[in-house]
Parts: sequence; C-alpha cells; structure tokens
Amino acid sequence: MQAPAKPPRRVAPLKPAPSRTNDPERTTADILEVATREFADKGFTGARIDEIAESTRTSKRMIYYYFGSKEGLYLAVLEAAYQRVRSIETALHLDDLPPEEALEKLVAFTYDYQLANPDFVRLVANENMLHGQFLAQSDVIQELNAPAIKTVQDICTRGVRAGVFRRDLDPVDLHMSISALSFFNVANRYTFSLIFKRGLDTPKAIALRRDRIVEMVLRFARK
Amino acid sequence: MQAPAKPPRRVAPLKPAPSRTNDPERTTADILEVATREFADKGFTGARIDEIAESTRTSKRMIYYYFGSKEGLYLAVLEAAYQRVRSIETALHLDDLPPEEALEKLVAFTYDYQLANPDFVRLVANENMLHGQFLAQSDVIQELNAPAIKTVQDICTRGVRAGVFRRDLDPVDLHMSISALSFFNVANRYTFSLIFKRGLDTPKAIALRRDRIVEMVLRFARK
Amino acid sequence: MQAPAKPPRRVAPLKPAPSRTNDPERTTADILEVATREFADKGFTGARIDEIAESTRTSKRMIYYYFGSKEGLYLAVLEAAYQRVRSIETALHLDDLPPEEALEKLVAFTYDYQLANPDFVRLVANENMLHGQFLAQSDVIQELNAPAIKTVQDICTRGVRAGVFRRDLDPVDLHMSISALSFFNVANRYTFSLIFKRGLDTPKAIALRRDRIVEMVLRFARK
Amino acid sequence: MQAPAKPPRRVAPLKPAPSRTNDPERTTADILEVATREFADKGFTGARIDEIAESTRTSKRMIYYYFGSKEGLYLAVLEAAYQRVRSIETALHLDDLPPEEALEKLVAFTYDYQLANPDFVRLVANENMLHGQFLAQSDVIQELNAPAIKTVQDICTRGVRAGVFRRDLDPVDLHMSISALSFFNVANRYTFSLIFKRGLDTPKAIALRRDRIVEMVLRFARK
DNA sequence: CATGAATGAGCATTCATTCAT
DNA sequence: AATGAATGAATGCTCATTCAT
Repeated sequence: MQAPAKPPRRVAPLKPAPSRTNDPERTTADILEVATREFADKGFTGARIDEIAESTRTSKRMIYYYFGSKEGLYLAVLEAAYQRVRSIETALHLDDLPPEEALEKLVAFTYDYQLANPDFVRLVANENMLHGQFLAQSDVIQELNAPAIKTVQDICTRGVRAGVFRRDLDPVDLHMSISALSFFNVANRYTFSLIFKRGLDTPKAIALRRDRIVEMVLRFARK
Repeated sequence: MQAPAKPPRRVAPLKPAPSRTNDPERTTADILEVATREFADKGFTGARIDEIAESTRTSKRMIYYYFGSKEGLYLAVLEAAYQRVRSIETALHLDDLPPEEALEKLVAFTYDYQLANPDFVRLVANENMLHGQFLAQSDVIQELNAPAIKTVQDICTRGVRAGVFRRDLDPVDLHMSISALSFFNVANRYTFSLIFKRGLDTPKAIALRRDRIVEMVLRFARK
Repeated sequence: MQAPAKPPRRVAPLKPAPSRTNDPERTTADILEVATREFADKGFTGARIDEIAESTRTSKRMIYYYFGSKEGLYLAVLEAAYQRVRSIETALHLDDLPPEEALEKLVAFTYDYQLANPDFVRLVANENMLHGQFLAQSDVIQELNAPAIKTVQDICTRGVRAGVFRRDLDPVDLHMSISALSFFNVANRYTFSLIFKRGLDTPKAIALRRDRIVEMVLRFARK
Repeated sequence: MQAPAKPPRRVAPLKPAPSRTNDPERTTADILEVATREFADKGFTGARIDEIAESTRTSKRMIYYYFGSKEGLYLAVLEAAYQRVRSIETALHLDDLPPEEALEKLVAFTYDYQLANPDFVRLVANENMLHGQFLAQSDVIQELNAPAIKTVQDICTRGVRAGVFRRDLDPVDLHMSISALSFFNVANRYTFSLIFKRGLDTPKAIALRRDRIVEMVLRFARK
C-alpha cells in the first residue's frame, strides 16, 4: 500500500489574501509574464491555468476576468511575444550598413535573439504543434510580420545592385534559411545534445555556431 | 406481477465486435501506429489515450497491457520513429558516391524524408518541448543515432582528401545545419506560411527549396 | 432540412440540484461525516470516493477541493475520530473520585464509548491493517494521545498511595488491557458471535460484559 | 512535467514460462500460502490477484482454475488458517494438568500463538471488517470452532469442582477475555506503539505482557 | 492440466470554467 | 475591480475475470 502523495488542501488559505492591486495594467502584465513562461515551458495543452494563477500576484479568477479563457490568454501571450521581436528587429538600422555587413548583422541578430529568448522559440514551435490555429486568428501578428520580410528584401536588392549578391536571391526563402538555422539550435537543443553528446551552450560553442551560420548564409547569398 | 418481458432486443454494437486477434505483434503494431499519429498530431500532453484506443482495433485496456502507461506508449512510439529513419539512412550507400554527390544525396534525402514524414518531425519537436525527458531515458535511441554522425564524417573526410571540401569542416555542426534546414520546413510550416502567405507544399516550391538547401550546404562545404 | 425540433424536454435531475451552500465549514463537515461512515464500514481500500460523494450534499469534486486526495480525506477522518474520543475522555473528571471508583469509571467509559462508537473502533482496526501508515504521518493524533496515558497514571499513583492498588502497576500496560477488553467486543463481534452463537448486543449481555471487564481490571489492580 | 513512473510491460515474458508442475496439491498449497500472506497483509479488498499470482510458482489463471474467484481463494485461506489453530489447540492436552495450571497454559498458549501468527490475527481482524460475511458462509469453520469452547469449559468445571475457581464463571466470556487480551497486542500493535512510543516486540516486553495477561485471567477466575 | 491474450466496468483524480457575492 | 467556493466532463489507469488454444 502506498503512502499518500499529496498534501491535503485544508480549509485555511495559503496566500494571505491577494490584496487587491486595483491596477489593471500591472495585473495583466503580471499574468502575461507568468503565462508566457508557463506556455513556453509546457506548451498550450501542458500548461495549467491553476499553476499560472498560483505564480501570479492575483487569483485564477482574474485570468478569466481579463483574458476570458485559456485560449484567450495563450493568444495574448503569443501576440506579445511576436510584438517584442519585431519591435527590436526594426531598431537594427540595417539600412545604414553595406549589404554584406547588413546581412551578417541580421543573421547574427536573429541567432542571438532566439538564443536569448528560448521562450519565443518554444512558443512558436508549440504554435506549430497546434497547426498554427491561434496565429491564424490573430490579424495583429500577421500584419506585424509583413514588414519583416522587407528587411531581407532591401538587403538583397542593395546587394544585387552593388554586385555582391547573386541575382536569383529569393528574400522569403533566404529569410527561411536564416530562421531555420537559428531556430534549430534552440528548439531542438535537447534531442540534439543528447544524441550527439555535445553541449551547445558554452560561450565558445555559441560563438562558433554563430560564425558558421553567418558564413553559410553569406556564402549562399554571394555571387 | 409483471408480464413476461420480451427478450431484450440486442442492439448491434457500433464496432463490429473487436474480433480478438490473439496476435500480440499485430495488436502492438496497430496500437503503435495509431499512437504515432496521435502523439505526432497533439503532442504528449494533448494526446488522449481514449482517442488512441478508439482508433485501434483493440481496447484501451490493451494499451496498458502492452505499454504500461501513456509514458511507456509514447516512448515506444518515439523509439520506433527514430528506428525507422536510421534504418533507411543506412540503406543509402553513400560510400559508393564521390563526396560532393554523396553530400548532395544526403541533404536531399534528409529533406525528402522529413517532408514525407511530418510525424517524425513533429514527434521530435514535441520531445524537445518536453526537454528531451523521454529520449534521455532511451538508451536504444541514443545508441541508434551514434552511427548517424559517422555518415557525415565519412563524406567530410573523403571530400577533404579529394580536395573538394574545406579542411575545417565539423561533421556534427554540418549535420546540424542539414537537419536545421530540413526540419524547419516541416516543423514551422504553419506559422511560416501564415506570416509570409506562401504555400510551401506545391511540388514546385518543394523542389525549389530542396535545391536551395542542397546548394547552401554544398557551398558551405566546398573550399 | 429537418423539421424544427421540439424544445428538448428537460428531465428532472435525480438530486434536487445541489443548492450550493457556499459554506465551507458545513461542506467539509458533511464530507467528513459521510467519509467517516464509509471508511469505517469498508476500510481505506474498500471505500469508494464515488460512493462517499453520492451520499454527500456536494460533489466528488469538492472532496478533492478540500481534502486533496483519498489519503488526505482518510487522514482527516482518522484525526477527527481520535479528537472526539480524547475530548470526551478529558471531560470525565476522574480526579474527583477515589482511585478504585475512578478506575471503574474509566473502564466502564472506555467500554461504553467503543460500544457506542463502532466507527472509531473499526477505523483504528483498519489503520492497523494499514500498518499505522497514516497515523505515523499525523503529529496531531500522536500529541493528542499523550495525555491519555496520564489519566491512568494518576489513578494508579493515587491508588498505590491510598494503599488499595499494588505497587507494580504499569499504567501503559494497564491501559492496554482496558483497551483490549473493550476493543475486542466491538472489533471482533462478527467472528465471535458466529462461532460461539452468542449475541453480544442485547442490553443484558452488554451490561454483563461491562461488569466482568470492570471486575477483571479491578481485581488485577488491587493488592 | 513528470517523468514516467512505470516501466512499460513489453511483450517478452518475465517469468521463464512456469514449467507446468502437474501436481495439483503442490500448486494449490503454493497458491494458498502466498494468498495467506497477501490477504493478511493487505486485507481482502487491498489484496491483488495479480500480485498473488506473481509471487506464485503458477499463473493467475490457475488461481481461477482451483479457487474460482477472489472470494473463493479468500475463503480457502480463512478456513486453512482457522484449521491450523484449532488443530494445535487440541494437541495441548490440558486435561492432564490441574485446573489452574491448565488455564495458565491455555492463556499463555493463546498469547504465544497469536504473537507467532500475526497472519491469522490479521485475517480475523479483516474478516470482521467485512462483517464476517465469509465466515458466515463457511460451515467448516463454524463446526471447527465449536469444540474450542469445550476446552475452557472443562477447565472451568474442574476448577470449580476443585474449589479453586469461582462458581459463576462463564466459559464463553472467559474465552473472550483471553482472546481479547492476546489479540489486541498483535492486531493493534501499530497504533498502540505509535501513540505510546513503546516497543511491544522485545523479548522482555513480550514475556512481561504474557505474565500479566496470565495473571489477569487467573485472578479473575479464582475465588 | 495449463496458459498468454484480452476485456468491461469502475476508480481516483484533474481540468478549465462559472457562480454568488 | 475582485474573489473564494463550486462543478461537469473528462483523463489516465486498475481490477477481477474470461477467451481461445
């Protein structure tokens, strides 16, 4: 016979009564932050509203008050995550650089950002597990990302004009390659490092991989 | 006293009486096949044992009889999936080809296999969502994949010796790039095609992407 | 197209709609009461959460809300049962009586209480079937029972001092004998009365047995 | 997310195919022995046919072949247990001893036997948890125990005739007291030793308790 | 006499969600 | 704006038992 595993939840409340904040923005931001971690960590189905609520300054009820449902919360998390990337991306000012340097910087940035933000990477990976059903509902995200391709496009155009890039470059395809190479490192780190017994997170390994990705993309783009 | 009841009208069962197979191998194979689809589609947490059982020729009980738990079933699915790739991979006979052609064929195969087997890709993506916790328990998979790297290594060695590849190639890193480029197409197809409004699954798009990945890898490997 | 369906005929629920109490204390007390009966009747493994829930004013879900698990509920039941005995025991005021009368009263009380509370007796019997694994986890019960032995001890001391009890009395051992004689009557009533074809529950039999137990203990305690 | 707890039961059998004994008596005896331990340890509801089968030299199917059901097996276990006590009890030859010594020996034997056979004690305790429903079905046990009371009766009669025992002794009641005092020590050892922090199983404690029980019964029987 | 495969009914537990205040 | 109490519908899993050979 087994010993009881779980502590019985007795009547007395554990939290000292959440002390109503009366600050909706702070409350929603708090929820969003906790939810991002939870959804990124466990995925949509794996995440638990109860656990999110418990890590929050507020109560479970507030999640429903502000976000309506688990789906609503997840979508808000996803939108916020995409918003963050794009807003930084636009701040790179790649137009000021010569095309090769611009492309280099873009690749390195993509790699570095995803490495520094595994939550974003995992949210996207999970959204794909869900067949993109939530992203399909979000006009916000889709509009947001339209200009993203323009960045690559501009670099390509300038590179071709400058005679350093091949003429048949497809910006969308190039963007995909950059993303793919950066994404895999973060998204598949567990299976990869287990199978190949290689740590991917030492500063040296990180830098080396960055160089190779940059080189791979540039070799491909050049004439 | 009640009137003698009419003999109870036997309602025909919806499933045509499971017709006990008494064939363990067929039963396990059946379960495994259905479970692979379900886990690939919904992920570990999203998958439902009940639904798997319903799509099976047998009952839910048999899943536990043969696999012990949801975890056990998932692990069996994962192992079978890895086993399938590797067994095909070894049948490629790349040794017979000159290094450049061998690398080309390897990249093309990787791309094609993953495209043709999204279940495998999604299982791996999901396993990474789970922090590789199941793969970590499977010695089978880890041993299975050891030779995988040897394939790339041999091609590299031969390519360097033949003077067509650069000397500083890192087989594991190269393998990663190949995987990354192939994987992304399948794993992130939903978010990517939604954001960039581009279908990735027309024969033309598929062939074009294959060519570009092959070229990208070969440009990188060459001197 | 189908003809518009008649409005669905609402079938009256068997239970008259649980009428949410919003009174946690009442809810927990209700659950605890029903659970005490069920655990006492069937033992820990034999008891069914479903059946407990059904006899309750609330639902199965609330059992988990307040007690966390079957184990948690059982422990709460056990603790409450012990608490009840001890609280009555302390209200006996045996100090006011001369030692022999005090011992008499204690024995008679023990006998009467256990006879009137077979649930308590059966819970203890069952807990012993479980090797005392739950009691071992409950500091509450263990502390609660410490003073119990003091009662016997005081009577012994006073009796020895008064010259009516033998000097070598061991309070714990005496307590054990009193418990043993009282306990058996309730705990083993089924096998005993079946084997010896003797009813143990007529008022006459009960009184007779009480007298004999009292006499047995007193004869043993006297010089 | 939790790590998988249970090892999946894979297809290959763990036991090397039980090697048909072709000796029904040995097989039933084996099953009975294992089942006695299991039922005594876990009680009727707690015991698992699967676990019994696993500890057996034969397979689960044989249990049903020979005993028909869990109930049938349990009843067989109970009957065998009772048979063992009574057969030893009749071998005591108490008639040869003077009444006081005979009673002493009977009490000591009862105490020692129960201490040495906790399985018997626990089976009886558990049968009482089941309201004696199985014993009620067994004529064997009930007939078996009829003579048990004769032993006490004879001693009483001889003691009264010899002028050493009081006239109003009730053999059944006396038997009950002896049983009660012996039973409690074994049946309630867990709760008792936990609450009173006293080990009951040292040789010294055992002997001391035996002396006291013997003395208690004799003091009660004497004039 | 013996067995591996198979199973229906039930069991403890969890989940996202809503009600009453 | 905020909340503790409450819940129906699953969800993974187990149990004693039987079938086909």
